[in-house]
Amino acid sequence: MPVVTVTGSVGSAGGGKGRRERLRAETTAEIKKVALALMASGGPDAITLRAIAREMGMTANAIYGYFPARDDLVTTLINDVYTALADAVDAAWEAAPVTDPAARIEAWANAFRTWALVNPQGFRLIYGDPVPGYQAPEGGPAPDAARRVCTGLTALAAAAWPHTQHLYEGSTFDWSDFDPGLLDKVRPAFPDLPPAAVALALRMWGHLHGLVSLEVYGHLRTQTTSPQKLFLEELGQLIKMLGIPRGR
Amino acid sequence: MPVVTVTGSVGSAGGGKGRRERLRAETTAEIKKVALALMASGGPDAITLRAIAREMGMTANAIYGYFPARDDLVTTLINDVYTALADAVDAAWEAAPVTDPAARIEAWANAFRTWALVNPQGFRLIYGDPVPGYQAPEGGPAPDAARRVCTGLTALAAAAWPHTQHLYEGSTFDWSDFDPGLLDKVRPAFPDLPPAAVALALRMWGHLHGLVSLEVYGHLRTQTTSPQKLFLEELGQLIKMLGIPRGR
DNA sequence: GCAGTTACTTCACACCGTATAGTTTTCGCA
DNA sequence: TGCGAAAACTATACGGTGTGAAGTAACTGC
Repeated sequence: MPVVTVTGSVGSAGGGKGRRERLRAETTAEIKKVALALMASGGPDAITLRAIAREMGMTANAIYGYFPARDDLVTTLINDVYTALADAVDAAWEAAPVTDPAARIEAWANAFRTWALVNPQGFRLIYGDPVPGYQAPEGGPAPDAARRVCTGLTALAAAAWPHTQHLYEGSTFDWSDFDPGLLDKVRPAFPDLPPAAVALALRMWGHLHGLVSLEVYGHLRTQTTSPQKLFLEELGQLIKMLGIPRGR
Repeated sequence: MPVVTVTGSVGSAGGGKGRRERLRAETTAEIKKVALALMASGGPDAITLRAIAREMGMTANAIYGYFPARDDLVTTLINDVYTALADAVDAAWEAAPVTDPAARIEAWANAFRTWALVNPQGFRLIYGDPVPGYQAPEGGPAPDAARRVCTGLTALAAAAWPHTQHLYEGSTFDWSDFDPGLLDKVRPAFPDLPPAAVALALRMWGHLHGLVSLEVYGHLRTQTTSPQKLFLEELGQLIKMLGIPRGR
């Protein structure tokens, strides 16, 4: 199962920018790699500068040469992990046939849940309170990856829209109800889509995020013995609600 | 707006169990009160024994006379806060007319979201990664309150079930798919309810939790400018999906 | 070959939970 | 009323955390 890989990997051939910068890039990558490994084994709390440095045979303060503060490292990690999640759901979406919108929704959603269950600590890092005193930067720690997820969801909603739009007759949604940055991505890709369809996409996000989040944080474990079944039921009802005809 | 109150409040008339125990109960209540105040202003991270003690003019170690460890204090706080949440949604549910299931759903859901927006730190404490290294006890930190929330949701689903059950024809849900502890509460209260209705209740939980959680953690802020509108849309579509006839 | 930049270490400080030992206050009972 | 026990609390200490200031060693470009 492909977990999270580090951007700007440790591979040898740096862009010929000189030995110094290549070493620097490699060390940066190793810091991130070690941090992700610590997170995978001990949760986001385990991401501490001292533990990373210990693992690398360095002093904690050495890391300050690569990241101005711990929060910047965490922000970078969130970006990497969120990007990996976006990659996973995008890949699953693309692998399903364009002619079968229901299958694409199922592929997207199952990839989302599977990724979360395989990388629960990554999910907590992205969507929960990550490390102790972390303060996310203005505009969120990983705006691009979040946009990709939302755009992907909007693609799902767009494919379903011909069958679903009758549910949104008399909708009061307006373009001004959404963030311009999101619309910049969405409106060019789907010129005919009304604002209500974007609301539908966000609602779908809420549905899936809610169940997966309850499961990852263990709140479902004390209620149901088969969250998988519950999730599949959710998917079935979602597709039924959207009115998408099944089969190819 | 009623925030969280401490159980066993600081009021004077203790049960006549002697001055010693009364003082002890008062101190315990004050510890919790101060901890909740710290949480409200600085987030769950701010709940530190030393900060509490500082605020109370004590030493941090004095708290060990009241709670065996920090995690036990946190567990108690989660219990109190979760109970306050359950009280809030239950009260809203009861205030709506029994004859209008849609209104009861709206009341429950709006109370849930409102409580979360008024007490975002409490929401994080209950549903997120609370304080740094916190380990929840076996069976969850607040099993009773969680049960109450689920039972309340099941009551909503039960009221809607006559209109909704046709969506669950051919459902494969079985009583063994759910936790016995939940069923002990639910089946006596709603003897005619099939397992699929409990699944519906958990799905509704997921839908509401997902949107509220995304909003509380700020993931919605970068996508939509009016999460309130989105939530109300969710409610409208939920009731439409459930097939409940509107009006009185 | 040497000056300057970079990488890194050392020391320090304030904060955290918590274990141990010691001190003070209070209660129950003869 | 006085005294022994228990309870409440403090003092000290240890290892953990992020981070700032200062110092040292290595590498790079001229």
